[in-house]
Amino acid sequence: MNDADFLASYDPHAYPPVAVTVDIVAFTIRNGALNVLLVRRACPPSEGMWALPGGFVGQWEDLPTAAARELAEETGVATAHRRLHLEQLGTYGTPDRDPRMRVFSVAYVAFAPDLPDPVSGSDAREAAWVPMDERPAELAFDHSTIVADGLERARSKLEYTPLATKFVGEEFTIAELRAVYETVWGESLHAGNFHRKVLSVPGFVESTNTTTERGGARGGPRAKLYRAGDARLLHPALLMPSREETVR
Amino acid sequence: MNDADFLASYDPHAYPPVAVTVDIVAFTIRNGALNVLLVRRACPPSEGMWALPGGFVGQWEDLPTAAARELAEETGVATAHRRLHLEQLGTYGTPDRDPRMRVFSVAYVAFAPDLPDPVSGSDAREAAWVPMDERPAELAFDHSTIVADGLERARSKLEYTPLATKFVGEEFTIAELRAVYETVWGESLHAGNFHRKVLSVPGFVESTNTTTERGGARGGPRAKLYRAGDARLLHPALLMPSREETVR
DNA sequence: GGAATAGTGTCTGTTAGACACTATCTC
DNA sequence: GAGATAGTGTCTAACAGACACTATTCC
Repeated sequence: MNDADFLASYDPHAYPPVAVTVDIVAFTIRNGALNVLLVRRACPPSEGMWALPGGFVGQWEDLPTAAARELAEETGVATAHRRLHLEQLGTYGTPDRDPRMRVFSVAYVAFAPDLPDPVSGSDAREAAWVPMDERPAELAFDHSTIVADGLERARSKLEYTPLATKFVGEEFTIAELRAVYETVWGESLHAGNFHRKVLSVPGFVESTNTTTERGGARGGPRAKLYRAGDARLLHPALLMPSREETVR
Repeated sequence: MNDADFLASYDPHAYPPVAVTVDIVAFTIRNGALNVLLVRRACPPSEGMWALPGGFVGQWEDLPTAAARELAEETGVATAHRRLHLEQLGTYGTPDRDPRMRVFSVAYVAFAPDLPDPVSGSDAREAAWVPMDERPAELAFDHSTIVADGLERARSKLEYTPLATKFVGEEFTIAELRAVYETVWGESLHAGNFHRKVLSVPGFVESTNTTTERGGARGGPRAKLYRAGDARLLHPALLMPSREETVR
């Protein structure tokens, strides 16, 4: 039998129904804290519980496209937002994770600089940026696990990629970059050493030859401004100070 | 409406049919070369083409379970093979990647020490270990992309995890471990420096206080034997010599 | 004996991290 | 002026990589 004959006789409905969704763990930094985007579910199952934004993948839709669309619907951020980074996190498919049917969720992580307050989505769900350490202990489905995995991804990607530049504006100071690391890692870093280290990694940042308009709010000189460089990997990497303890 | 009422009225068949498969990129080292497990498709679509082992996820089956089952069916390796490492690689869902219907494939990577020749699977497909540099230029579906992604995963995981110990037997010499790195990275490493480095990473290997029965085939003293240690991350990491060139 | 290999010693340049210090700015 | 911050200098311990060397074993 050739492919054409085979396809003509193939009946997709003969198999038990499954569904594929995308869920997005969107991170941003607000008021010096790492925030995650959550929505309150407006319909069953788990009506009223907080959950990750997400939804079913359209029939002709690519996975990254679906993730960008769902995120845009929740945040009002244009799909082609310039400084948005979106990457696949993993797929969650435990048989009983959704009571409706067998649902596989392809999770994405998104990183963005301080975004506006989310608009209520088209399906009228309440949406909000929630500081990570104030997030509900229990989220719908297995979303707590997905958020934890997304955080771990963010923490480790800061080490060996220029991901931190996605959390700040087009132009930024080294101190702002350091604040990103300190916020996501939850540790304070030595300002002087961090400064020298960042500048020593080829392609991490490049100078704009400009400075901030004013010094720090509580004093200090004007800081030089940088923009993201062309490196895709940091070499040498910036390792978390607490890495050694998590090795075993 | 509460969850119970909602679920009673929910019809999964109302949505367009999609399917979820698992595909496995299984790596092993044979005759000093990195091999990948491929099967020749026995039925349409792409009948006769080489492809990754894999198949549809059972209705009550977990994703890792499905991956282990598919791999076992192709290789004859017991599902609970002691020294097999299996991890999720990513999900591939381009709308037209399978002509039958919308198919999402959750890819897994498997690493194992020299495995026996695969037995033909229950569905009578021909299966074989194929050296990576002799693999067909074109595989069925988007499997060439998946293999490339799997290789990249293997290469980078060698750097910062004890993955290499999954490619060797229960007890191994430092030279065997070095051969794994050289094979996967495709670069020769300095024997003396590698030796000292491996022993200096806490928890990477632990001594068995025994040596090989004989020296090397072409001379040399008996080598000490080691087994895998309890480290989950290598600190400091073993970086690929060519890392710097791939940074941009 | 000759050749190959296991494992160690030593040296150099680079890096991480600690500490100190100066210059600049806000209040 | 007081206090905070940006950015640099310097020192030490650790590390990567190059090279050399010894000891052991196979052929």
